[in-house]
Amino acid sequence: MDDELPGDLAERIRRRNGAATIYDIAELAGVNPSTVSRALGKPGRISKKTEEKIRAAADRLDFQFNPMARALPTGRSHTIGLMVADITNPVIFGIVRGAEHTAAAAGYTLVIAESQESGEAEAEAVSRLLPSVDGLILATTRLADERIVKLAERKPVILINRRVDEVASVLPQVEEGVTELVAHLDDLGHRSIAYLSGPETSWISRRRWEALLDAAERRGMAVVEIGPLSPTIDGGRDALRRVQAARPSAVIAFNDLMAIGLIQAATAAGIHVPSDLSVAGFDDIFGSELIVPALTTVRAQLQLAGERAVGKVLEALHDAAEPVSDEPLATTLIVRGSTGQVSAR
Amino acid sequence: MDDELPGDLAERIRRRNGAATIYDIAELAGVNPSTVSRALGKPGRISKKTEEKIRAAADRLDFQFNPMARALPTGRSHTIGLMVADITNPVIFGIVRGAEHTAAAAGYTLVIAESQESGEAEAEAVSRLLPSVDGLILATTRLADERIVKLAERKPVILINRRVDEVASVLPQVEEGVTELVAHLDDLGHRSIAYLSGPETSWISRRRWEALLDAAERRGMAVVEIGPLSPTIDGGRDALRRVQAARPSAVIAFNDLMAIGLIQAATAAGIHVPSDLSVAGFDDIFGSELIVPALTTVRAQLQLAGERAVGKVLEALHDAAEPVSDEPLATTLIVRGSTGQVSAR
DNA sequence: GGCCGACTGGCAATCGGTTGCCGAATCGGC
DNA sequence: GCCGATTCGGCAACCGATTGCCAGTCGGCC
Repeated sequence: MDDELPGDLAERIRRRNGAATIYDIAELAGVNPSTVSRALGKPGRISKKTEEKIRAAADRLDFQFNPMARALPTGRSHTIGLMVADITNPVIFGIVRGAEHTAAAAGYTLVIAESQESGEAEAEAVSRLLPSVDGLILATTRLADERIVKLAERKPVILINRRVDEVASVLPQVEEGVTELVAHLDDLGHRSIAYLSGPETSWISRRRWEALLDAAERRGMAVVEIGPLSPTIDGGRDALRRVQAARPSAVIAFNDLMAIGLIQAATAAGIHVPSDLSVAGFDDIFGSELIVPALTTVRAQLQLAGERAVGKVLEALHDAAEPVSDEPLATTLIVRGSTGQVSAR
Repeated sequence: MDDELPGDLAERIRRRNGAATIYDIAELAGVNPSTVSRALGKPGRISKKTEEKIRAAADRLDFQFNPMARALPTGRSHTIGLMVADITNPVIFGIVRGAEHTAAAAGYTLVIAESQESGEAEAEAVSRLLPSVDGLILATTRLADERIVKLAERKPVILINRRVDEVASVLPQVEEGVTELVAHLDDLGHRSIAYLSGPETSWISRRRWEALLDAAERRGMAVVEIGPLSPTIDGGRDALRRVQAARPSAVIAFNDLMAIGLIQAATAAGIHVPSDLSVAGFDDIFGSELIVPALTTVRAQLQLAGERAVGKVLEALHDAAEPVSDEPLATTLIVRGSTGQVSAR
């Protein structure tokens, strides 16, 4: 292949670690660099013939655009940032996968940062990320509304599981899922429910609680909120004492992780799930069907959420193939073993 | 704050979406842009006094370096790529978290790409990623040795769970873990083991099998390999028939996901774990202690692996605080309920 | 008092692309 | 055969930093 390359060209490229530039191609093809840029970047702008010639030269040199050089004049890095609270929370997987794929399909790179559930860390990570991305997805953010609005003024920002006026978001159907779950518990004879709430700054935890209040009220059921708690297995575990004190017959946890923790703690304490206590969660994460009893939960379309979020970023960048739906993501009640008939006490 | 900014400056910055440049700072501080660059980038190079002045101006404008502009002359994007086979595999979490944190701590950004266990997709993702990262971490790569060597010639490449000559890697202690696990099974009276192997291209699956062969041979135990299989829950599930056909008393799966799948399938088929069949895995992922019976497994230090991998990239970039250990990562046998005394048949 | 070296800060080239503008060549139409 | 429109490709400025080189200043030392 490259045995015919002019010596100096070959030498230059070697020194650059094998990375060819449009100048190399221009030289090889005997055209101006700007022509190369156009041939490779604006199909049709250059005559068929020269384009061919340039493409051939580019192939020969194994050319790839230098993304940084490209980003400088255009201001587009072709990179999308995804902030998550906790990478090890399985809820994130689906989102990450969906986001990564649609991003990659559109030629975008996904950058992931973790805030460890800390607003501080999140703010810092976000400002570190912001200059280098074209858009930002905040999944389960703990940032204050004003901060988010400020961010959205600088770059496209998409929220997952959070609503802030004027900022685009991808949301699940909260009411539908909660209503269905409460109906299910009602059918099983439960009259008193405890809700394990997540962090105070979690918008979606608040929404679920409000929906639960509504649904319980409509059915004349008793509900109490226990929390705020850490949205983790440990958070669920630690809540057992307060759950016992409240004596509900069923518990709805803000997420599956907490539900799993509660089931573990209850089982360890000799409380049988579901005969002594029914437990349900949200998200249907990996692990929910592994635990015994398997967890009743409200499944969310996480991967789709990730896809839509990226889609909306692309839309905002005028880079989308087609408009992205604004419909809330449908949820599905998955009934498994952790909820059961209320026992006669 | 900015009520005293010269009008044209304020205007320029507004048009750039609030992002100030060193030129803006230079103008505000009455110095040359190069001086700003030095004041902010090379502590001590500029006099205390002017540096103060420049810092003040930078703060006033809320300045942040433009990473792309910075990357162009230096060739450094301050970005590290992490290729994983499957984001939804919990094994990845630990690695991602460890990698993300050490990267962030060093001022680097982590980019994650997924290959979906496909060599094709991986090769493509890698070449897409390569121009924009300073170094690349391949966790559980399916790429051929030569491809990897080629990559390593262009940018620092670190392998996790894979050895290729001349390429740096982060590896667990394979023999130790396998030996310990086999000893454990031997103690329980098992004389015949089946190994569920992962993808053919998985170096670590091969290594585990070889270590198993050795250990079993030393103890005069029978071993058979079943596979290659998909390294997923389904892969483990689908292996049940072949496991039954081989009639071992214990099964060691290439990873926990497969072990979990096998346990599920066995349980569904009325085979009791561990009294009819002992099952063990590797990695100790989230979910391993959730399943019933809880999984006996060889724990790997995943997060540490991620940290080390990033550390080694930084080392290769002469950007490391201190040298990174080359010691294989210690493994720990976690005995839980899925392995038990062999039953008298 | 003069010379040397250290310290500061400015000038300008450079990284690798993109793009507005312009002129030459080509084409179709009458 | 001429004219205006269109197509094609080159020129050069620009994106926002970094950095080698250089000149001016200053202090110290002989």
